[in-house]
Amino acid sequence: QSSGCVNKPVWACTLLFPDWAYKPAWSPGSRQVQLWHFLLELLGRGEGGAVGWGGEWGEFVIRDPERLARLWGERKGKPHMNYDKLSRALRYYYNKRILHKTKGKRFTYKFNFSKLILVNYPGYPGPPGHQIPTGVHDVFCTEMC
DNA sequence: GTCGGAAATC
DNA sequence: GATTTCCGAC
Repeated sequence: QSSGCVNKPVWACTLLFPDWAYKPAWSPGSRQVQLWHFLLELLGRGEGGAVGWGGEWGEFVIRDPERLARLWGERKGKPHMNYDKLSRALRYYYNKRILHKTKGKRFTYKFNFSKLILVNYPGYPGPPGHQIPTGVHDVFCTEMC
């Protein structure tokens, strides 16, 4: 899954997402892919192109807005997708508490990972202010999912 | 660029 | 319900 730690913030290196975050497109659950699933998929893959992790916990930067929109449009079968419309979808996440805007930073948003508990490598301190239970070796979500 | 209402779409 | 589409306001 998440392979190299090159060009990634330290916290992103030990981060693994749940299966649904990686599900290619239309998983057996037959649910439509959600935009934030798609974003996690790209970010987790470290395909450093359209999007990449930012410096802060959960923060990500859209490096190539129109390319990201194109990819998203392909996934959803919306040929006329663009950043203007994609960003509107992102804005709807504000009230849903899935995302937050990093004000002042262009094309920069932030996941509400405060609700997402993750553990991977034993001993890893994890996100600021989190206690990692010993023995746990997987990722699971609480409220955000 | 970013915001958020409104209507349409699946 | 989660966007997609369109758009006026800042």
